[in-house]
Amino acid sequence: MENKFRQKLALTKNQSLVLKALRKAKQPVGAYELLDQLREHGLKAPLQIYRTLDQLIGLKIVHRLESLNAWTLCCDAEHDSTPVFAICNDCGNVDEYFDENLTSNIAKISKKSGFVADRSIIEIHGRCDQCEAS
Amino acid sequence: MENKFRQKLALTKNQSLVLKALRKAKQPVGAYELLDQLREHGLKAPLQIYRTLDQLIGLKIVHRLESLNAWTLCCDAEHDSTPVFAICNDCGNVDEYFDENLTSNIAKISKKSGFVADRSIIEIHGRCDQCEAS
DNA sequence: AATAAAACGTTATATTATAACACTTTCCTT
DNA sequence: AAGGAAAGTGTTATAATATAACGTTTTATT
Repeated sequence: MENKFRQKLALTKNQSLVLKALRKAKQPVGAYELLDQLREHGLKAPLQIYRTLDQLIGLKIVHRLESLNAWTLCCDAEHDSTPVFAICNDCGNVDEYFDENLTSNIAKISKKSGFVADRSIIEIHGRCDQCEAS
Repeated sequence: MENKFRQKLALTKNQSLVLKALRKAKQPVGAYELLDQLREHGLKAPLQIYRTLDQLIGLKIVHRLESLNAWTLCCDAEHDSTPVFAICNDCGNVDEYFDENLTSNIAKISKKSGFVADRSIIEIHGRCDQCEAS
């Protein structure tokens, strides 16, 4: 797939509304914040947002940041490996990385203990380059 | 320090109540669940639990599991490195690991991007050895 | 004993997420 | 195209998680 958003055509109305709002935000957004932004487009209830976010996660174009209770667009990269999020405490920016080594580290831990992993959450809090510099 | 719980003597009443409840649980416990268990000891309000949990995290004897909204005892090991939690979807058991490689990989990612890490969250969901076997 | 810092208690309220139910649309199969 | 399953939708109500704001008490230190 060259561009995952070519799937856009297949998105439902709610899905593309939420996706657009996330894209506009450039930072992780909470469910109720999304709801507020989408009221003018007819969405009225939290469940509409939560459901749509779940669908978008299923489509692998959105991630949930567990430590922020917020959602963000998946970066455009192809990946089977575990995303790593670097979350700046100051400016709120979040960068998504992929790291083969890290993914294999986790696999190794799993292997050693007989644990079969399903879904990995890696969220690093700190200060980003820019905020650190200023 | 040979045993982090030698600090126990220094714990306040609420701290040792919560700690005892966590120890008894053997699995991560939610704040309201803790509250329910500790009502008979006089605790009445959620805030009493949340505050105490924060204190225990400050003392490094309790961890919060972000993806579960729950808290668990820190394993007894000494560690400056990042804890990795393996969370079984089936039985709810959580194991805490430390992995030098993983910790250094995260440091590497940080270094590359100029990000200065503060606190790392690594939570792996899946099935544990035992549940996988059955 | 005086003081500052930490911990505590209490009420009210904010924030985040889901249950339950009925209806509609989409898409696949015959 | 008709029928039916599956996915998506809308709505109301409510559950679950977390914090604000305030004043008091305890603890540790001088």
